[in-house]
Formats: sequence, structure tokens, C-alpha cells
Amino acid sequence: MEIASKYNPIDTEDKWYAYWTENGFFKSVPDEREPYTIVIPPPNVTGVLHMGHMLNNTIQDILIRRARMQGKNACWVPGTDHASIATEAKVVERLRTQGVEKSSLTRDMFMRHAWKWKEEHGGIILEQLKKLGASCDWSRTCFTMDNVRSSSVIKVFVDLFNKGCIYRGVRMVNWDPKAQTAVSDEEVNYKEVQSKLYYLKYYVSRDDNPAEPSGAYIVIATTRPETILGDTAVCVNPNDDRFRHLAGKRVLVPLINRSIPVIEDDYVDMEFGTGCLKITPAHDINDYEIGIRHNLESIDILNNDGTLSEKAALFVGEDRFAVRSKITESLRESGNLVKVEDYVNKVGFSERTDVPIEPKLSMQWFLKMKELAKPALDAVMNDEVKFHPSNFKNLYRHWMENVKDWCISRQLWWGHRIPVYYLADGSFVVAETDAEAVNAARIKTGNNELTVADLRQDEDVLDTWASSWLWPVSVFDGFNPDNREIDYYYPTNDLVTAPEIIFFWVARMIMAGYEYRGTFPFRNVYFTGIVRDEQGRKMSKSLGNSPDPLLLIEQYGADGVRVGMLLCSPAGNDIRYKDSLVEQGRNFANKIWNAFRLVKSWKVSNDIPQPESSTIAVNWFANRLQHEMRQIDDLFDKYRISEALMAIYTLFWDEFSSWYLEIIKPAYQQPIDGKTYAATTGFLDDLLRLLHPFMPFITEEIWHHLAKRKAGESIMMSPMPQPKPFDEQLLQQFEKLKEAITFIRTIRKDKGISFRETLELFVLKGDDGYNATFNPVLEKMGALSLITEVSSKVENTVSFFVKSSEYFIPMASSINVEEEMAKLNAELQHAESFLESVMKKLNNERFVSSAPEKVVATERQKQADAEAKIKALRESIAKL
RNA sequence: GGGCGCUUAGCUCAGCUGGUUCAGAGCAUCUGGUUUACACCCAGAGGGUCAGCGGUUCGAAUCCGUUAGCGCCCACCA
Repeated sequence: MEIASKYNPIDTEDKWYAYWTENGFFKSVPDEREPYTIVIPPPNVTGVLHMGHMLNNTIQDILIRRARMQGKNACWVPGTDHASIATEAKVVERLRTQGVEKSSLTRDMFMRHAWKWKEEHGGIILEQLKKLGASCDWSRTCFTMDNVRSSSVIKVFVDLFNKGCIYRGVRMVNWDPKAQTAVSDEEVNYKEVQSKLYYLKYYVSRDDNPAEPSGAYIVIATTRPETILGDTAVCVNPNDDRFRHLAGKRVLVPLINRSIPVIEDDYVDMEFGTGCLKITPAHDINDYEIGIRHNLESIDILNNDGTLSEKAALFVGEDRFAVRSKITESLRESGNLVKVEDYVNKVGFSERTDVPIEPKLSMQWFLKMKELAKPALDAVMNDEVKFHPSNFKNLYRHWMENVKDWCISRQLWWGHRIPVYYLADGSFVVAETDAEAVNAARIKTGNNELTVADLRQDEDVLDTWASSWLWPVSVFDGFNPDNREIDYYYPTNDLVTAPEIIFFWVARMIMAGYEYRGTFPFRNVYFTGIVRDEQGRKMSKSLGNSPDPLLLIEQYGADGVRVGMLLCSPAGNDIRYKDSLVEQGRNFANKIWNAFRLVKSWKVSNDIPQPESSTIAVNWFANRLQHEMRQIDDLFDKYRISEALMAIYTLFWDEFSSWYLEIIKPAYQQPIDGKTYAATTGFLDDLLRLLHPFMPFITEEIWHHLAKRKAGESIMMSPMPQPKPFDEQLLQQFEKLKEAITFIRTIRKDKGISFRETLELFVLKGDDGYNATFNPVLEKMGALSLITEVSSKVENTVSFFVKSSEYFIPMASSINVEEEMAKLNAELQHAESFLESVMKKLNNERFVSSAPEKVVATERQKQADAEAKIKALRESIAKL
């Protein structure tokens, strides 16, 4: 069979993915095995795969595949999030391109459009995950708005309401004028913008007639001149002598000449602007608070869409930003505009629609967080829920200790409608269904004639996160009592997510877990970093700096991309994406492929004895493999997944390919002995299993080439090799052998001696650094014709040390004495200064008396080694 | 403004409870290579006052203090 010299992932990936799904390998049902569960952070149903998903889901797949191979009942639950604002915005957008305004539709009509949109786009991202190799149990795919998840959300709302945790109130909220909904604090991004500071004259009212200006005026500075129409006071600092004379006076709002009081409040910064602040309680959070303190009226001059309302009196119906420039002109004309300065300030933008947020008063539903937060805070602080890396604990604590009530209502249609039903008199009942609501209303009013028509359900829906915070419970239908699934799979094991949503999501899931299951929702949280571009910028659609993940998979193979993403991304660290990373991943896949090709190409003969060098190599690599497996286990325990990959990477590339295979490789067109061959395919099999979680496709492909497999057999269902004890000393000795071989290669290169030309080697054995039992390997790898142990130095040679053993290679051509001298002298100097530093310690009585015995002993060993080496070097120099 | 974290090779980062894992890895660089598995490769090499300063200690990349630079989170000045 001819096998291509380059691994071609395209040929294999789809084939194996289909094989895995057809055989139901991803499926999980509760059984007697230990469960290992991950719930996917549900991507937005509107989303397409980006590099962040690639990293995140690669890690989840590695964890789940490893667990599966370790014999656990691995269950990775996929799903999508309805993402109410983001999705609704997209649907509105699409309708608009079709000439339909949302306002012209009924709620039902709109929802039909939205569901249609979901059916068309909802599955895309999950299909893309399959290309990556994600081994999710697709039969469990959930959606935050499907029946089970929806009823869970409603149940929880009713329950929390009945517990007194949910209340309704007028609050200042972040209003998104484009989506026309409140958004949470976490969904507001503050950005620095180049804006202007407008200095405006407010004339002081005449004492006898507040509606008339006196001659005096004060100047206030504002970045938002359009909001003067909603001003209800001007405020100065009570300690500000400049404005003492204004106490108790009134001023006139420019243009509309409404008379407003001058008040005093410590909040005002005397240093900033003019020291005078205009107060617009309806449109600024601080002004709102001052307004409450001073009993000011609130004039809401904005409509929900960001245009000015009737209450503004001027520019009614025009957009706030259009008004800003218009009103500036008006103020200039009226003489109220003193000056305009350039100014940089921060403005809140909606994360969803990217339009400037308006602080706005409105009636919303809130969830009290304090009590819920308590157990969730403790769980993380005492490591019941472990964060990786742990430094996110601080951040978490800070937030949880200062947690604010959660505004859970959104003025949207796409989402879970708030299960609150109003009666004609404005009172309300809370119930899971219409029927229950009618019941409750009848009981409440004592009127048994009430029907559903007498009730009006709240128009708002719940915040998206009000469904995602239940995800680890709701995906197993955990709000239904007597449910085997939730009992078996919950709590889940690991959550892999981005630190950006630690509060949105992680914290709240932990709260919900304790509230509804009495325990944590997951044991470990692995925080991935943000994938950035080469210049360190966040990848974003608008910058266009994100590669298309599917294209990358096409070019480099899913295995290559997975390896590339992971290679330099320790937990919590941002990764800088470069194509060279996935290139490295692809190259590694190719290396594996070619190692396999080499092994596969050998003819096996059971008639020839195993060469000594092969016996040594097999024994060494068997131990090496165990050592590395122990290491890998340890790294996984610590969630150092990229380091675990690196360990396997070097194990395969350096140890297995460059050393082991080179040692056992038979001469050209010669067969290999059966014993070595069997050991080698055994090693390869182990290596493939270790690699499988990281590189599922190529390992499956090779595993099937390696031996005849039964139908329905798969590497992904085969057991992960378990580490056994190994000979540490053998490994150390072998490293010294490698060192000697490297020296010989270096000498060849320095002296321009081809590898084909065999050399002789003499060894003056010291305490350490030479082991004659390895000679067959030394001979083969060094291309030596003869190894001779000697008892004194050999003349006309180039020499080197490994530990205290000295090696000599005779040179046919004469030795360059000067060059050798220089080399030896440099080495001598190095050894002497080393000895000096060692002696400094050993001559220090306090070191000898206070350092542990072990440390002192190693220092003494260093001393002995160095002294022996110096002696030998001196002799060599003398000889030259 | 409040809080947290970072600074180790050209780049990206390991380095855990101070001492043989102590100055490391990968990539990049340089040199050599038609050794039939792989040039997506092989062999070899160079490269770092562990940000600066001070302290604790027999001993500091590691602990403490401090300065500088960078990053993140929270709150936000009109």
C-alpha cells in the first residue's frame, strides 16, 4: 500500500466524524459508571463560529475525550442560547430590509418571524463545531427557549417571586434606544469618545418674578446640551464661596425660560468645569440621586427610541443627536452659548446594538441577589468550586461582596415572557400558566367569574441570563422532581468559559446551583483567554482581523488547528493568534503521519535476533513513556492542558521520533526483528491514545491503519494507558548517553566530518557520565567503529566531558592546537568559577550548619565533579 | 478615583512550598545537510544582571518593601 508522504486531513476528518456519530460514541445515558459531565457554554443562536469558540470548545473536547477514554461515562451537552437582544435585533433588521417595521406587527406575528429565523440560522454554529471534532452528545441538544428550558425559567421566576426575592420598581436603568429595552450594567461598554464641553449661560431669575431674568447669570458646563430641556435644578457645592450669593435663588433654563432652583450638594466637584452643575434627574444616574435627595421633579424628555418627547417642549420627535447640534445653534443665537471646548469623555454603549446608552427611569423587575450570593461566594472561596487559574477568585469575591440587584426584565418580545398577570385594578398575580393565573386571580379577588380575558400578561421578557444561569440544571430537566438524569449527571465536572462572563454567567450559575440543587453546578471552572490578533487586538468583526475558522480547518486540518490554538494558551492567558501556530499544529500532524509511515514500511522478520541497541532503546522508551504519562496526568490534574500537550508533543517528536525510531531503524531495505517491531507498534498505539483527545482525527486514522480493527472499534472508545512505575535512574543515564552522542555530532560538524565516515572513540571513565551497557546505541548513533575504554588520556584527539567521564576522538588530520587550547581554557575557566561559587557556599559555616543535609551533599558532589574535571582539563592542556 | 494582576531569550510564555528541574520550553534566528519516514524535515549553535533599587536569609527569578512601565476589572466628573 502506498501511503502519501503528506498527511491530508480533508480525506479523513469527515469520514471519522460520521463513523463516530453513526456508532453513537458521543451518546451518554446514565449507568453504573462514574459520570463526567460538561455543559457547553451555549453560543448565541445567531452566532457563527469564531476563534474564541474554537479554543473554548477544543479544550472541552479534550477534557471530555480524555474522560471517556478513562472509562467514565462522558457526557457533553450542547445547545444554543436564544440571546434575546442580539437575536431580536437581527430579526428586526431582517424585517426592515423586507420593508416591515416591528411596530407594525403584533407580538405573535413577530414571534413567528423570529422562530423562523431561528430555524434557519440556529443550527449553523453547532454544525461548525462538528468540523472541529466536538464530541457532544447531539441527541441532547438544548435551546434556552425550548419547552423544558422555558418552563424551567418560568418555574424559577414564580418560585423566587413567592420567596419574596423578586420585586418591581422604578429605577434608573441603562436604556438601549435602538433595541428599545433596558440592559444590565454588564451589557454596557464604556468607550472614550471625542466630544465637546458646552459652556452655557443660565440667567438668574428676578427675585420678584421668577419667570423674568435679572441681569446676572451663571455658566454651567455640559456635554449634553440637549438635556437642558429636562433640567430641574442647578447645583453648586455648598463650600464654594463663588456661588454663595446664589443660595436660594432660581435660574432660567435657556430657550424655554423655565425657572428652576439653585441647590447645594457635596457631589459637585468645585474644580471641574465652572463648578456649576445642571441637574437632569431623568437622564443621569447621579442627577437622579441628587434629585431624590433634594426632592426634585423628573422631566423625562426622551421617547423610548431616543427622540425628544412632548415634555421637552422643543425639537419634539427629533433624535437626541440631531437635537444636540440644533440646540447648540439655538443657544448660540440666543446668546446663551459662551464657548465650546474639545473634550474626551467616556460614554456607555450598548454591547448588543453599539448605540449610546441613555440612563432612563423605568418600571422594571428586579431579583434580590444578596442572599443568593452568599453560598456562591463561599463555594468559590473555599475551593468547593475551583477556579483555574485561581487568581480569578479575587475578582469574583469583589463582585459578589458588592453584588447589586439584578434587573431581569427586558422590553423585548424574543424571550421568556414574564409570568405576571395584571388585573384591571393594576394588582397582579404570578403564575406558571394562564390557567393557574386565572385561578390565582379568582382566589385573590374572590370573583369566580374571572377569565383569562380579564388578565393582561406583562409585556416584558426576561433577561437572557435568567435562562442561562439555570443551564447546568435545566439541560437535565432538573426542575422536574424525581428525575434520574439530574441525579446522575449533576453536579457537572468542568466548565470552560471566558473570564468576561464570570459575573453574567458563572457566578449566577453557582447561585442557582445552590438555590435549586443545594450544591455547586460544577467542580472546576477553566477560564480561557481572549484570542487576539498578532498586534494584541481583540478579534472582532468590525476590525476584520479574525480568520475564518472553517477556512483554517480546511487549510490546516482540525487537528492542526486544535493543536495550534492550544499550544500557547495556558489557562487565563490571552493568546495571540498567528498562522504560524496552526502551521505548527499541521506540521506536528504530518510528523505523526510520517513516523507511522516509517513503522508501517518495515518488513518484519521473526528469524533475526533483536539487535542489542534495540533492546536498550525499547527498554529506555518504555520507561520514558511511563515517566511522561505520569507527567501528563499531573498536568491534567492541574488543568495545565497546553503544557500537557507540549509534553506529548516533545515526547512524540523528540524522544520517540528523533531518538527511539532512529536507534531501532533497520538499515536500508533490511527487515526489522519481530520483537522490536511489536514493541514499537505498542508504543505507537500508546502514543496515539495519549494524543487522541488533542488530535482526534489523525489518531483514529492511524490507529485503524496500525492493526486490523473490528467493525465499530474506535480509538476514542479504547482505554487511556495508565502510568506504571518506571526506572528513574535509567532515564537519567540515558540522558547522559544522549549528551555524549550530541557532543560527537557537534565535533563532526565542527570538523566537517561526514556522518558516513565512522569514527573511533576512547573513553576515560569517571564516576558518572559513561555507561558501557549503552555502547551499542552509542556506536550506532555516533557512527562509531570502535569504543575503547582507556585508563589515561589519548593523544591527538578532540575530547569532551560528560560529567566526570572524558571522551576522546582521534583525528586523522592534525589537531589545531591553538583552537583546542582555547576551547579547553574556556572550559577550564568555566569549571573554576563554578567551583569557586560552590566553595563559597561550602566554606560558609552557616550554610553547612543551617542548610538541609541533602543540599549540602549535592554541593559536595558538585565540588568533587568540578575538581575532577579541572584536574583532567589541566592535564589535557599540559599535554597540548 | 478604588481594586487586582503582570514585567524572565527577538516573540509567546513555564518556572508550584526559597536550595539539582534554576536560569527553562516552543517559535523565530544562524550554520550545516539529496543519511529514501517526514524540507510541513534532519543535525548543530548562539541568545537572558529573571524591569530598577533596597531588605529578609547561610542562600532570592522565587519572600517583603519601593520605583517605573504595562494590562485587566469596578466606579465614574458634568
